[in-house]
Amino acid sequence: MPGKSNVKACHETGYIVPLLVKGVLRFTNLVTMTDRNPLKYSVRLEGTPPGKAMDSSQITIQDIAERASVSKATVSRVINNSSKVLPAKRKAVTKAMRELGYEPNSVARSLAGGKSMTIGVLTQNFGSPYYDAISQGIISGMKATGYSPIFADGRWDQEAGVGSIRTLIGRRIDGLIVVGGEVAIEDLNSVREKLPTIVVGRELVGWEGQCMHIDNVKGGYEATKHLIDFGHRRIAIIRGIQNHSDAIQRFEGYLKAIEDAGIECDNDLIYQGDFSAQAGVMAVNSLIARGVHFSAIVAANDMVAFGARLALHRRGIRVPEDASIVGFDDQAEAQFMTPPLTTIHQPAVEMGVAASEALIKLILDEPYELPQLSADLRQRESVSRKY
Amino acid sequence: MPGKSNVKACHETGYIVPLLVKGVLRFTNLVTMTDRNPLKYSVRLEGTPPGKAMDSSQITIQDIAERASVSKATVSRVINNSSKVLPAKRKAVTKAMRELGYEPNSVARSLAGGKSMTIGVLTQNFGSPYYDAISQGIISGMKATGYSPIFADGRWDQEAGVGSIRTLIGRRIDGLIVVGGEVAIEDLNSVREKLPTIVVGRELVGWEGQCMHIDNVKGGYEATKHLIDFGHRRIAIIRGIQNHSDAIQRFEGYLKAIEDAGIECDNDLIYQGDFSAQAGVMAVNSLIARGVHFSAIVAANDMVAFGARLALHRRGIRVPEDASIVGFDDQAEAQFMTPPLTTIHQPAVEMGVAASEALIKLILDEPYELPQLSADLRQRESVSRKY
DNA sequence: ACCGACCAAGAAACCGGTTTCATCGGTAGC
DNA sequence: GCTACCGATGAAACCGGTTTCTTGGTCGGT
Repeated sequence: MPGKSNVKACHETGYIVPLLVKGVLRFTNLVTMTDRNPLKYSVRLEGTPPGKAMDSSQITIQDIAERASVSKATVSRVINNSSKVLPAKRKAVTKAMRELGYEPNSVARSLAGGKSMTIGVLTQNFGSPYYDAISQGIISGMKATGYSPIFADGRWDQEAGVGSIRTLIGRRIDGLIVVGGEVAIEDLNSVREKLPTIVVGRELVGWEGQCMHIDNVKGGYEATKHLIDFGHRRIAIIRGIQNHSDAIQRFEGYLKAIEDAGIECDNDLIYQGDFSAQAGVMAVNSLIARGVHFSAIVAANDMVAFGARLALHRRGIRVPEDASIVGFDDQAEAQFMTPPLTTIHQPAVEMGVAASEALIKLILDEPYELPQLSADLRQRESVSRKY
Repeated sequence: MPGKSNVKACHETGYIVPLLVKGVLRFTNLVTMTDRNPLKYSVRLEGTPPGKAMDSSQITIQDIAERASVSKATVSRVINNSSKVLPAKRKAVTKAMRELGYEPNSVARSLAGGKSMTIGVLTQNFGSPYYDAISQGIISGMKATGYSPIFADGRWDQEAGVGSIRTLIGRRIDGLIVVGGEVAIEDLNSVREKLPTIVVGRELVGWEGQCMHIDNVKGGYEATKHLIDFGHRRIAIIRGIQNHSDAIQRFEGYLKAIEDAGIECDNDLIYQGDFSAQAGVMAVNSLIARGVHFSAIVAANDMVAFGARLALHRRGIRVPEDASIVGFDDQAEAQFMTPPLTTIHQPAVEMGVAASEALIKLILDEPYELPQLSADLRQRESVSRKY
């Protein structure tokens, strides 16, 4: 332990000398290292402008304790404000921490304290605007709370998802946010028993209060209803990923709206796609190739709407004059489509924020409630009246 | 310590009894808990179907050691394959781990081993398609490497960025990826000294080999050159965020291309915007309000291009017949703009992947090299020939 | 002035791993 | 047949904190 002995050896010199602390060369004023010396020389760490010390990597609570002539326990108490400490000692500790640029080792802290201040986020869809927005919300909701999000990718695979959760648990996360995904409900149920968990963007039966999602059936209904209200009767729908619950529910909403309006459901108008723009293109091409007559399209999401809109453009079919489109999600680009896309707005960022806030309260055992966020129609210019 | 004493107390009973281990009620066969008992009853954890044990939360290496009648050290050696272990013992350990559904506590592991298997990602721009794509790349590049990304948001604020880095260091990250951002180079330099660091989407002098970025000057140049090649002379440019280096460099490229073509630079054609679609709208409005004549637009990025395209549409100016547009980034929506947007493609996802792969090699002290990714023009349909 | 209550603070145990070091049994070499 | 060596293994130290338990000192009450 070269650092320690070095400190001791030079202890009473009182001169500024190069000092080897924990293998790092620092220039410091040893006077301030003397135990009870009240002088207030400020110490500058090597290469570090004052107030920005960042090479705290190696300084431990033990170093602080020695420098402030107190025990580790007392330093810990000061840091966590966990019990009363005499003002004088507190001051000494604070000073020592400042001077050494101490940054607590949160790994050690996690191990000892049992809480990691880390929240696992299981996501499947990095790259999709909607899920990205949720993630963004989660990150910003966690800002300045002391918690950090750690991401794992379940890549739309049930096994991988479970594996990722196990890894996250191994990392001793304090809570888990599951964003969408395929992980089986039984697995999630068993996770929930031992870990505060919130699910976003997916509806799980029995999870009321821990499930941040919007009513996709209602969304699908409103999208369709809007077109019906504008006089459309031949409304095509481009469905999302086959077994994706959002896709299924939106389609349900579509069916219900059609039915409520007394329109007969025509299978020719239904295209099984996914959530990609390419699906939108292919859907329109297919519709036209099959000679299906339609005056409006309900798209599984905005990306699909973009694709559909382009395909229509290619055929010289004007939007909204010749064909109307309604999207779903209201991603950032939607209002800058030409024409701006009428779509179902999902408050994705807010959902993420709400989820992380709720989760933290759940962890802290505080009362919380998930806001009742809902999807609503943003009427823009991609729908026209049909007479 | 109810669990331990309970185990001790019942140690020689040899019957299946409910057992309180570490506060969790399990039904298990105590025979197998006896130190040298060779019986092979399989144990099923409460409520957990075999093969999917997920309540590993509380099982420690000590439990495995006892069950396999070996020492903690041996278990550790088996787990890490760090030194030779007799096949028989290895088997016993493996079996015990499987039966108990053991998942190592990576917090403890980090503390003891000095490596956290965690990589910090400092990002500023969650919500921007370009930076999201980079993050996505980082996440997928880290998949199955054993490393997990932990995100911190520097929210475009230098101080916050430094603070976030400190926090990340406190979490004992093994490496750091800085995505864009405003953090001062001096700070990054000092971070780099003690932590493997890679910067993505930003050029830093002196960081050759640790800096994953594309040549924005060249990108700006090519965008402009393309328009010039197509006969345009009055080329407007919508600049990005004032002090953003990407924005500055793209603008430089524009100037250079203009100059190389012998076109005089007209300040009226330069609009100081940011990277938002709204800026695109405002730029076009301003250009037209000021009566500035132009036949083409170079946009700071695709979002700006979308905005500009919409504003032109509103004025009845056709794209590309009346005005051409070139974007920058090639975000997913670009090829579904109407018309599909000609833009400078940035391999954002690949950049993220490359960055995380390089970082991991850097951590492992393996040789690595960052691929020389470059931005290239994707010619689509938003530019037409000007005669 | 004496005694009990109380409080601040230090010593030590603990969190769950990894790693060093010492030991022990076995084998090879002479 | 005895010793030197080797390799597997366990005991114990360690990582850097938190928390419990204990102690020594102060304060108030009688």
